Amino acid sequence: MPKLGMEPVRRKALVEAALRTIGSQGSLDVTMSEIAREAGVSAALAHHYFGSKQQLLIATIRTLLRQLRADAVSALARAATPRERVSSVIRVSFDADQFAPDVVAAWLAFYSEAQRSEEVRHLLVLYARRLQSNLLSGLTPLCGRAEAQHIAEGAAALIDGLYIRRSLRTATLSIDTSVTLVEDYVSGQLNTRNTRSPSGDRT
Amino acid sequence: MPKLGMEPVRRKALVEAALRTIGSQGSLDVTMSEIAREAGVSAALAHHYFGSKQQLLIATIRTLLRQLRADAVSALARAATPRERVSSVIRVSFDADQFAPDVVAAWLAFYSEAQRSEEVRHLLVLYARRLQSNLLSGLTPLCGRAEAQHIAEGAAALIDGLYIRRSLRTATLSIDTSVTLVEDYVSGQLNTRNTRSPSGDRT
DNA sequence: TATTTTTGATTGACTGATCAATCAATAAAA
DNA sequence: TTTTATTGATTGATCAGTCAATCAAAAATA
Repeated sequence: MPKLGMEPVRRKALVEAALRTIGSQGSLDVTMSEIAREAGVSAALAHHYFGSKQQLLIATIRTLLRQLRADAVSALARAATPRERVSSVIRVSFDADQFAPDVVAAWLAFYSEAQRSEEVRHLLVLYARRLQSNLLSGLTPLCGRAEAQHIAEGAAALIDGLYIRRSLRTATLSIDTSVTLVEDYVSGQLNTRNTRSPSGDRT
Repeated sequence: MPKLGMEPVRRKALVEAALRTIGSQGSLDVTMSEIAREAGVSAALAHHYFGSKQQLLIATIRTLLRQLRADAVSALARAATPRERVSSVIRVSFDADQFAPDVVAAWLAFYSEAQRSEEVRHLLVLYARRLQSNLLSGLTPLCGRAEAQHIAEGAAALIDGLYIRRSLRTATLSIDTSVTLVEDYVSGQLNTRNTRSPSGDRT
């Protein structure tokens, strides 16, 4: 069997298998055996390439983030106006791939794991920052930096919240409704906050 | 030692210990021994009273929800106008008790567990419905039922999202900022959506 | 009141199952 | 022959759940 150069192939297969297994089970409490079986190899091989379960998990999150970033970059590139940039970021967050129940369940599991693993937490903070920054790139030209910051925080939280709700699979939450909700939020804020005197919050 | 009537005392102590342990560890992967030790009894006793770990978890969530409902009811009672009702609901969601890092971490763990346990999922759906309904009681008199529905969905998701963000402990997210964000969202929506023709969403 | 019986409270010790991680062995390129 | 890929078998640790035994209050009885 040993064709050479299997390493990258196996790594990829294992990461994808991990994502599928975690997603379908909605938990990081999946065994290396399950993941390995899903990838069509033995558990020992998974250990051989990743050293530990934790490392495989980290690699899985990294892959998810890389995917997300790639999508965001290409979407932003297609946007002409600042307002369009905002809409792009919103839409990407709810792209079919990322919003699939499996993936959402996996995200939830990762957030939970972040409570225990500093490394996982760091990765999720990175994601949060990037989302924020992507939103800001469109919002700042439309209102003050301060206003933009405020709106971006709200929009980011709203997006995360819609993910959580989706994880409960309580029927009524399509992709379109989600996008509309965030869009309405941004529009509403841009509206009322532009027509008034731009006052900061009194924190 | 056997004073009679220990059962309710032990149950309460164990549930509180479970919440503390889960919260501080940020995961449901806590052992019965840890919980029992925290409550000052043996693991066997925890099993004696709750039958299984799962049952203890369920009881813990129930307690949390009961607390939340009590807070909401008393806050709503103090509100005079519809708009005040909305503010009450928002403020209760971010009350110091519920928004403490430990409790937030516990919530996150429960959401994750909901992926596996139908019973847990059911409880969380109940919570979501109640939040929604509480918001609606204030919003409906202020705009149409359809508009209110839309805004309530957004506000509820926003609240959940702010919880998640808080779980990452990424510094910048005080109670006041959170309240302000949701208040601004509601105000903004009430504003822009009232001045336009009240169009339903096309879901 | 004194003694016995019953019952709730409580635990240490044990069991069976699960799992991450290791390792020695095998097979096939190079 | 050296290196890479791969696995079955094994180990060591961890845990949920069980059980038989103990202890002391309370209730019943003498």
